[in-house]
Amino acid sequence: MKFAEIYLNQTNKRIDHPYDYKIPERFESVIVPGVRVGVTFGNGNRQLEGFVVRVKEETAYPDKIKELEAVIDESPILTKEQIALCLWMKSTYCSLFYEGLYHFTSPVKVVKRLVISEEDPHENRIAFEPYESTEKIYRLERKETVRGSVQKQILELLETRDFTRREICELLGEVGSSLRALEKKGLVSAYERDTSCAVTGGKVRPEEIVLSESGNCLYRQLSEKRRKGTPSFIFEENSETRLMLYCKAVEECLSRGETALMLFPEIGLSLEMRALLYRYFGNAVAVCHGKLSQKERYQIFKRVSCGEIKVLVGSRAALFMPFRKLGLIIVDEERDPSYYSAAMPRYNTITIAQKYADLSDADLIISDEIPSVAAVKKTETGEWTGIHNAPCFVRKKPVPAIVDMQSEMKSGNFDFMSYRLRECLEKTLAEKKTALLLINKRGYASYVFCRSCGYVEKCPTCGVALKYHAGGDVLKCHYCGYTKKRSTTCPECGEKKIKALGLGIDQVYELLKERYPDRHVLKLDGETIASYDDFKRVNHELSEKHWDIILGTRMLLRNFGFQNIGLAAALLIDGDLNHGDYSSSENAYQLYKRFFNRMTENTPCLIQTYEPDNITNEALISENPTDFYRQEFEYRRLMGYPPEKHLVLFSLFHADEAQVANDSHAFFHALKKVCETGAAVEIYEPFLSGVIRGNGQIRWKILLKTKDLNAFKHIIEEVTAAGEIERLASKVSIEIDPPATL
DNA sequence: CTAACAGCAACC
DNA sequence: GTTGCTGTTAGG
Repeated sequence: MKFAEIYLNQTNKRIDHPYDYKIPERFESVIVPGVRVGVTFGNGNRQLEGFVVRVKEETAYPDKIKELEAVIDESPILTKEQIALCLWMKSTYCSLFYEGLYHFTSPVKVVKRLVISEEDPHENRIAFEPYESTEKIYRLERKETVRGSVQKQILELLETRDFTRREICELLGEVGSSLRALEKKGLVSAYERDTSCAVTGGKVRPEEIVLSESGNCLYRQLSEKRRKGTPSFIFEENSETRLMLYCKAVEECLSRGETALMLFPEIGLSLEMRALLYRYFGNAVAVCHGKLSQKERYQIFKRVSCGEIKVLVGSRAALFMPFRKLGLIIVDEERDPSYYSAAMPRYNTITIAQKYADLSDADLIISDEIPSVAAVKKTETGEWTGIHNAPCFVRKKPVPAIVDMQSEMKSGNFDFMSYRLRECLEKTLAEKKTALLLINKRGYASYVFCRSCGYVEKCPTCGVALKYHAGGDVLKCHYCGYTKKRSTTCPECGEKKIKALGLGIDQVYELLKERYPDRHVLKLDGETIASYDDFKRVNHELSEKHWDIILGTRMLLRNFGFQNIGLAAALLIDGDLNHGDYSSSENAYQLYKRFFNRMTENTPCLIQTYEPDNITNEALISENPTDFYRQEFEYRRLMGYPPEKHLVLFSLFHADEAQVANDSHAFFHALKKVCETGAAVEIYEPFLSGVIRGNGQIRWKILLKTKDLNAFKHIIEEVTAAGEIERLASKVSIEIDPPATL
């Protein structure tokens, strides 16, 4: 007699635990962990979908047991590592089992409600329906010199392997007519294949991966130092060097007969990069990102599952594909915000990647141009292995100059441009070079400071800058909820000069056009560059046309082909220095450091600020990058922020205001009681955090700090075992070290 | 004595 | 979520 332990596809956390069902003999051969089944549940015998996590010989509920009614999948749709990850996610993020499972199964067709036949038991077996369609695939027949440059490109591409029409167009643009011409000439031929499981095959002639001297140096170090079970962090600024290094590591992984996963931020997957990967890995590589259609994701899912795809490259969506023999995970640009999930559960890709690597016994390589504070800390404590390049390969970078806007005002200049900036800008214009101006002003809440002495009001308990809410004209701490009325008098110098600061990009753009009417001023922000096509178009324009001034938000950090830069200036850094969360210094440092690092050593660089002594400004003009990290470690240690202590954020949701308030307080006391019994965990009073857009739910938050996540995990286990979470009507979620607690 | 109804635990 | 059990109570 065999029994299956299953989780139900439903949204009630009170029944979100495994239930045992008897496996009918006719199903015994197919019921294994990872298949979905149909069950009847409760007194009403409601028909529900379930997911098998375990098969066993005995059950603790022999008198209550029911039989499985139907089988949805002929074979498991998840690997055992993925199932383990699902369970781990549920316990870590306090999410529903199916919320976590959804990430892994979204490419698979979901059966909403099963039709269960009473007469014919065999009808109960519902096959897993693949998508059926065919696609045209192009193959190179022979190579000849052709006149058209597009045709030439197509031939070059097809030399590496066969491609679908869609792939060719994605890489080269709308080239349908050129393809047709080549087909007519007989240089290429087309054939049809089933897309559901089809792969673009053909002759594969992967190119040899040749590392630069610098890349070789890194690769040697990586081979020497990396250890199983310990992630490696690579300190390397040059994205091409990093990419080549990844390719080499992947090549080595494939040679061991294992598969590899390369993760990049959402916007980091350039077409040039894809083309390069096709050249190196031929048909073993595929690209997966959030914008793929359901059908395309399904294809990738199947092809990864059967081992046809050996290298998957993509954004965080790629992490949830069913790899076999996964040997290597690479995460590039570790700090990118697109690695943090917006949907429940709110996971960090790095955390999941690390867990996945552990479960699969795979290597993990992480890197970023400018490492995060947490990453540097981990390489220092040995939690991660740090890989540094030899000093001779590290490029010299420009050192920006600080312009004090306060003394500028004292000398009578109230303009957004300092005398120095004007001077530099005019010199740049006279030399017919381009000036890059960065202003990172976001549209919502800004911060408040004293125009006279630069004083910024901070939260008395949390030490982060209070954020200005124009609605109630109040200052609010986004951690603990501390709120105070905005006063216009400065507590530091007594002058009535406390003002909200807001210099937005649109405002600056108007001013610049007014001031330099016959100059070409280009604005680059989220509005002007909304899509990848916009990016390509603007990038093309940049090579064709001379721009005198390019004004942009952080958009400037995307890989635009800027040329002939005569000046790089941050118009006002202060909004980023005081952004209202503990990592605002780090974010500011990252943003501006990246901006200036892209300049050549001799490009004039300026930072305009009202706080010239701010430690982040000092770190930006320091030639020694470790200065910044030392300061941040100290600040985080004093205030108890990551990486010193972990932040754990509970959120409680419910449509009823009073219900969620009551639940929050009840839960807070339950948590507090457990926290007091031992482990070093600090817990803060619950606070209201607003209305969730869309479903109108009210959200309360409870913040907790701990040095030891394992100790915290025990607390959660204890609280869960006591039924404290199930008891609540409100939905509960856990976020660990969220990037910003806004 | 019974229909009606709210509160609540169980669902394997 | 849905169901059925339990205790309470108004109506007869």
